[in-house]
Amino acid sequence: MDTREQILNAAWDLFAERGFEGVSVRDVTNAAGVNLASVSYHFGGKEGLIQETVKRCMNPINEYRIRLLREAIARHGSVEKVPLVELMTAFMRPVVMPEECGVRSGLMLRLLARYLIESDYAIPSASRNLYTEAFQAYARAFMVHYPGVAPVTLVKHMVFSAGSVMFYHGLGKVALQLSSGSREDTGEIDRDEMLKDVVEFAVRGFGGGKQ
Amino acid sequence: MDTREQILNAAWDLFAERGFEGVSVRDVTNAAGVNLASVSYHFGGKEGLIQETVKRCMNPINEYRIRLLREAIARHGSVEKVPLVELMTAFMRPVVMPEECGVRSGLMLRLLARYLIESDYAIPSASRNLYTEAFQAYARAFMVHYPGVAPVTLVKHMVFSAGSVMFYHGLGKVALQLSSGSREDTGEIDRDEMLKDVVEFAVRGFGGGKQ
DNA sequence: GTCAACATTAAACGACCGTATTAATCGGAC
DNA sequence: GTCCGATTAATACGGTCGTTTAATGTTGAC
Repeated sequence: MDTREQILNAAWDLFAERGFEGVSVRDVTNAAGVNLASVSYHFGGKEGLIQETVKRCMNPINEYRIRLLREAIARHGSVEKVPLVELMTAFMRPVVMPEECGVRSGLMLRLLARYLIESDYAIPSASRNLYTEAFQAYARAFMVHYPGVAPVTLVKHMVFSAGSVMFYHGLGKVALQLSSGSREDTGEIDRDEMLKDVVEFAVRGFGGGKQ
Repeated sequence: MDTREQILNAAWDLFAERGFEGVSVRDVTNAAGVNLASVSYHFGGKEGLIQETVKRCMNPINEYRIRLLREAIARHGSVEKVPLVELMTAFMRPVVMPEECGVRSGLMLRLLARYLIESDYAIPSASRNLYTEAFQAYARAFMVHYPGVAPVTLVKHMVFSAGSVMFYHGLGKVALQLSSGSREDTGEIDRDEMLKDVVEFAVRGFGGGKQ
């Protein structure tokens, strides 16, 4: 019965590492130590496995986002009392620290980025409701802080903010090498610091808020 | 002789549309109306075609970036006299308006995003020097506007800015649909307006500049 | 013990992949 | 015209792909 689970675990790593098209069903089943036909049996085929993998990657992120927002509101009494920085941190934290919501490793971001691009940025149907719910919840919260700003402008700012945090994983490493001039790998990025930086950047980008 | 060119044109569109792994050499040669073996003959194989396609996509962007910076400096006399907004616009404009530097259509961004992710964000060697040159030129220019800010912080801000503009194409459409609540396609995004928006967002994110 | 439903296995299928091979064709130089 | 290198064309090859099939193993209810 845990054949299904082993397939999902193996698929996760392999898809993130080499992409959906770069991984064969045989790769997955070999890595999982199960039979080739298991994928067809449990997921109906490769496409079904991809959908299930993306769902397992995307949903916890948005659930965590919603939870962090709810907790922040509870902590401060009401939406309008949540400081802007805290709001932005709650929005971005699940992406920078995915393992806090059970999503293993930073490969998750690559998997998600791959899928979004390859599917022409179509959110998979199994995750769309949750994604929409999270996005709209934060949109409403941001509107409270910027009552004079047009909603469409706020949405743009949210997109820009999301873009900022989505690309820091990959390009961040490259850019830091460029800036130091050296090519030696400086190891892993300090994610707490990077989260703080990107939050401050986005908060300033929004316009600072009324605070 | 223009067989080579026809292959590159067809490859561009197909790779951007379906990804490198999702497009076979036969797809390319059929679309180009040339023989299957032409790819091996002119590019040494599929991988060579990919490299050449990415180079044709990436280099004009960075050349345009460098040219815009040089023109802005010439216009104002020196680097420090170029307004920050103008600097940021020069940095982002080639990505939002790629056809201004001969790069056809917005598919280019998808192609580039695909390649960066699939290659683990490794800049292809045929484009690395130009990429580095452009990046460092802008880094120096930004340093002039923020003499008190640590270079590493400026680089981070540049990465965040690049992320903002890189994702607006895909996620922008999705997000605007979400915000309007409706699912009807509102057609193409106003790119002049979006460029202005993302520039203002990034300038604020940087910290507003010295002025 | 028997049966049925579920799960796993090994083997095979047809389709498509990238590449190599060989032959045919072209365009100037002489 | 003749020759020759450059280019294009047709075909074949070995390999891998996703999926299917048929047989086997496993489980729990009755």
